[in-house]
Amino acid sequence: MFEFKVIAQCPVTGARAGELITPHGIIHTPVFMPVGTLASVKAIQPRELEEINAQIILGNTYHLYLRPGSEVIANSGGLHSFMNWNRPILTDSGGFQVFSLAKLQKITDEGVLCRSHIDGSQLTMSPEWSMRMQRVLGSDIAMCFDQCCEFPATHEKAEEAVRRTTLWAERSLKCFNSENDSERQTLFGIVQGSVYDDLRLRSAEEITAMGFKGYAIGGLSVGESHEAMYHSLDVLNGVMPEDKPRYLMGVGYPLNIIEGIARGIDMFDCVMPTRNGRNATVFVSTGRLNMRGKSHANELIPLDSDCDCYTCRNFTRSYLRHLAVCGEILGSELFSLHNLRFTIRIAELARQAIIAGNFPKFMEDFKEKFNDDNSISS
RNA sequence: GGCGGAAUGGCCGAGUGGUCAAUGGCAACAGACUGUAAAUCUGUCGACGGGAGUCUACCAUGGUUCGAACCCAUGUUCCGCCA
Repeated sequence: MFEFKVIAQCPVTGARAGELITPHGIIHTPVFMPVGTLASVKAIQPRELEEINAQIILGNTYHLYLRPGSEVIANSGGLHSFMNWNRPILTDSGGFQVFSLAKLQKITDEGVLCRSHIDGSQLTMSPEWSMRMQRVLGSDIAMCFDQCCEFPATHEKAEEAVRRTTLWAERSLKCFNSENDSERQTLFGIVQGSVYDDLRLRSAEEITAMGFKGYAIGGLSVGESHEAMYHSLDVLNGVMPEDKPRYLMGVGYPLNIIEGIARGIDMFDCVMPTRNGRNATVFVSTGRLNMRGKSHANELIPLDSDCDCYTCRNFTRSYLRHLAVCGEILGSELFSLHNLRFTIRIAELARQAIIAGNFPKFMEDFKEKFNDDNSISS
């Protein structure tokens, strides 16, 4: 039970609006997916996620394997019922932890020999390990176990990651096909290649040849410039299958999402809305605000008067700044809620614009209004 | 009234003759955060100056010393204990 169709496309940019049918519901794309690594979107309740129209969320294989472990989740009948989330879930394979926990491990073609960041105990991550854990989790979309390499990486290093990612994709697919229930779950492939055009093209060719139901672009937003990211997306835009969903992993930042959509991306996920929210930085239509800043102490206006979220409908910046300065948990919650809604809404508005045929204008207006000099400048 | 102890930068608190504009912590202010080892991390934090540097500073005043936050004397205030 899995189907994707493009229902509208921007004739100028190629931006797509689509529908992704999954066992837990239809996802309207482009879509932003909140990250709920440990079966929890940090500081946000499931009912709030529904309220801000989160259509699908992420969980993480590595983290859920360590805690609570597959038995506890199996005992609850899978991740959906365990965390009381009845909409779609996508699980990351643990591949990203190959990158983010690099100091704790040794990588070979066989897999990743890793030490738990919790207690130092040893475990081996592999494509088969990941597929089996994701089967227990019961996510609607499972991801191949890949190798996300660091940035900057030499061509040689990046090539090794591409080769290994293909090898692991073959093993992921084989294991998935023989053990997982394709009625309940589907598997996406991941393209690597760092910022090297030849490697991106080679990885895309190798991965798409395997016939996955969707394709992710991994290994970006790891420190490269925005231009480099956009360039890689441009390179891939021409070779990714038109009839399959395209998922840009780990993005993100509002302008990156817009630019990604303009380059044919359908799905995004990122910790930025929730992490920045907990750290009191919010995204608004005019840019970015550090809500610990003294300049907001007496502002009796919402974070963003254009936003329809609970935070913006009910609280002043003055109060929110107070919560931020005092480190009150409520501040983390309200900021995270706003940032998620703001980010989700970007995708919603982009979708509307694509369908209405005015995506280029939407993009232009958004970029003109959104000023962020301090950001990771391109 | 007697005896003992203490006074350090916005606050708490180290330092007990030179390497002290003075360790730490807190507060304050600023910045970072992109498939989450993050309710985390980084920076600034006496004044002036772009900087070199200059000035003012460890309760007050006086003294010892080449040199004092640090030693001595007196005073002030605070805290104990005894009458």
